[in-house]
Parts: sequence; C-alpha cells; structure tokens
Amino acid sequence: MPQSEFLREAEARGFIFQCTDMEALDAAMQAGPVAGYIGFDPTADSLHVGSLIQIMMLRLLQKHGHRPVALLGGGTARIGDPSFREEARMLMTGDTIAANLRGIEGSLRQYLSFADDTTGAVLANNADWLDRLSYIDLLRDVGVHFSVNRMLSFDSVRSRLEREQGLTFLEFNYSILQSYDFRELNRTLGVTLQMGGSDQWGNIVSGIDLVRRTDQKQVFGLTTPLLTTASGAKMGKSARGAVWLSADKLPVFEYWQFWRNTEDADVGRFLRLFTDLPLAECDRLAALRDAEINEAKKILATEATALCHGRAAAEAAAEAARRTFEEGAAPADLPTRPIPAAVLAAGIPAFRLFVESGMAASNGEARRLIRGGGARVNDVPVRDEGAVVSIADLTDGAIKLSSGRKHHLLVRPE
RNA sequence: GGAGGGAUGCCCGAGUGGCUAAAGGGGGCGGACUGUAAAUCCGCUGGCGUACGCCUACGUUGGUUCGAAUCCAACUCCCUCCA
Repeated sequence: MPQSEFLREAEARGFIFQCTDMEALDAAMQAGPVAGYIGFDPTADSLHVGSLIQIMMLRLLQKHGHRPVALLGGGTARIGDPSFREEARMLMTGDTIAANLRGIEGSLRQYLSFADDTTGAVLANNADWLDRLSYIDLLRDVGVHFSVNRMLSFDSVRSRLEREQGLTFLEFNYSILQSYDFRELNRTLGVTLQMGGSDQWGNIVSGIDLVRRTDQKQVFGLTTPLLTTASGAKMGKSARGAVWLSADKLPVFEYWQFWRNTEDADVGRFLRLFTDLPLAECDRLAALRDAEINEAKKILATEATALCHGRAAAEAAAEAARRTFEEGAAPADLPTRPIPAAVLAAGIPAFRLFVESGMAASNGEARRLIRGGGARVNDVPVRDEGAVVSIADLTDGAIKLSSGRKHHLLVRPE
C-alpha cells in the first residue's frame, strides 16, 4: 500500500494498472515534488474522452503537489505510433499538426493550472528537439542502446509482424523517439515519471532503460488501465462518433448526454476516474440501484462536464436535459438551426427538412427514419413520407425536430 | 530478380458470366421493452426520385461478351516463399 498522497488516491480511484517500481516511486513522491509527463498525439484538433483518463491523472498529480507535464507529440506525430494499430497511420502535414496542437492545448488548459509556481503545468512539444536531430548522432547516442531483438519481442511490434500488414522502419522507430523524449524531459525539466495507457508500457520501459544507461538515473513509469465500458465497448465512442472535449466539435449538451448514458455498472468507476468528488461520495452514488442510479448518472454528467466546459455550461446542459427528457418540452437551449422563412412559408417536405437541418445525412436516410417511425415534428410522429411542414407548425417561433428519443433540434425561421 | 497469393460496401467477409446494390457478421440508425442504462427482440442500413425507374459501386485502365465483382491484358499496392 503506497504512502504518498498521490499514489494512494490514484490507486483508490482506479488509475493504476502497472508501475515499474512502486516502492521507489512512492518514496520519491514522499521526498518531494515529482514532475511527471504524459504524451498526447496531435492526431486531431481536439482530444476526446479516450484521453481523459490521462488528463485526469495529470490533474491528480497537480492536486497533490507535483508538477504535470503535457508533452504534445508535434514531432512524433509525423511518424505515428504503430502500437496495436492494424495499419500504418496516415502521415500528417506540418500545418495540420500545428492546428491540432492549438486545439489540444485549449482542452488541457481546462483541466490543468498553468500558474507559475512549483506545481504549475508545463506544455512541451517534442518537435522542439526531435526536428533538430541528426540521424547519425541519434544512432550513435541512442541507437546503440536499443536491442532489436528486444523491440521485436514487444507485443505492439509482434502483433504487427504477425499480421499481414507489416511494419515499416519508420514506425519501428517510434519507440526510440519516445524514449528520447523521456530523457530530454528528464534533462531539461527534471521529469522522472512517465505515465500513459497500458498500451504504452513497452515504450515507457524503453525510455526508462535509456535514461538509466546514458545518464545513470532512475526514472519511473506508471500506466493506466485500458478503459472499456462494462459491456466491452471501447470507451470514448458515442452514437455519433468520438466524444470530443472541444465544444466546437461536440456541443456541451451532447457531452453531458454521453456521461448521462453511462451503463449502470460503470457509474462508480467513472465517478472515481472522471470527477473530483470524494471517494466516499462516489461509493455512495454507485451503490444506488435501479431507477435511483439515474440520479448518480446526472451527477456524474454534470461533474464531468463542469471539468471540461465549466460549471455554468454544465448546469445549463443538465437543465436542458431535464426539460427535454423529464418534461418533454422544447427548451430554447436545444441546438437551433436557422431556416429561410420563405422556404417554410412555401412548405417543405418533412424528409427534406430533416436533411436541411442536419438531422439526416441524405434524403434516403430521412425517409428511412420516417418509415421506421423515428422521426417526429413537434413530438408528433411523422407518419407520411410526403408530409409537409410549414408555418402552421411553428410553436413558440420554432419547430422541434426529433430523430429517435434522444436527438432533438429546433428549426427557427429567419 | 524468381514463384505464388491477394485487393469486394463504414469494417470483417462470401460470391468465380445473367436470378447481385452484391450472402453472413460487426458497427450504425430506428422501433419494442425499460430507468435517457444494460441485456433481449424486431426493422432499416449507396445516391436521386411519390413510384414502374435512373445513376454510382466490387484496386486502376483497357478488352472479350447481348450481358462482368465474376473471363482476358496491362498497371498499382499488399502479403508469403525462394535468390
């Protein structure tokens, strides 16, 4: 049982999967502040829920008086991590990467304090050092410490070799660069801990070896479990794609809904991982049964959303959900879509309105939705495929469109 | 350099001349049940059109044929074995 505050809470909340040397790390954390880092690949212009456990881990680190370092892989993004991927990742251009870095930074700032003090978070970009590397120097300095035999034995590499897809030399080098990152952060920022998902174990251990061999220093690795939902699905996918942390890519209301729809069996685990609520409170909420657990889910949703988008936005989402689902009303804060008043005046077929408003991807999809009985206008099912919507359907200046039970939108003439 | 195998819809994967917008599964969407859960069951799942219909699609380009995802040729990429 660890003694340091950070490790104790991290363990109790379910953040820890494996540690390279729990006792020594525990001792180091009791002795003084530790700087720990996690790498984020800028593969999109926003992080998503799949990375959230890592962000929360950095947050926890900061809470207990240590320094979190977020490393953005601006350099390694140009290679792509082969770990457990079926195919080589697409190579990205510099412009794309730069735009992605900006988006990710915005999310990180929500969760971490970048204040200028001993626990202030630091944002690093490995492009700052990787871009300057000279190939020969790298081989002589770092390459000699890597055993190909050993690299081949890593699950991540082996699985790719056994597959038909193969593995390019480019990807094979990812682990070397990640190791180099660790050493670089250790040298410049005194970082002695790398954290990451359990799939990063091999890469993390490689970095630790490198630091020990070249700098004769002990550094640590700590991994989080791979998160799946209780029914086995990958965490972080919602009905409509990835659950983004950026409000530009996923409305706050949808983000709140994602957490609200957590499976019963996951409520306790998610409360502990993704909210700041005290453990005792998490346990109490998770113990609720049947319909009562819905209250726990609402708290989970509001707390998790508050961390990401701010308390006010989270409360607003909760209220919008309450009115939509518990009162069946059409509140003003549902997503709204403008439509030219003239179009509405002339009357528009319902299926077309669903397409225009973005509720359906094509006329065919909208028709199927109607045929399947899932389309509603102002909460009245659309029975007839040829039904026409017009000004007569305006209610309080808008028309409510629904696709299924959970997706609603207001169309407002302008 | 040589020999062989492969490329099918969002994904996996059948299909070896017309009955194929293409089996089956997964995923997704909708419905029922419920608690805005899970599990289960049912329907739908290329685009356009109210519809008999039209268009696009089985790696690329050409060809054979009344007719091709299916046959032929060349090309591209991937895999396996040999050198």
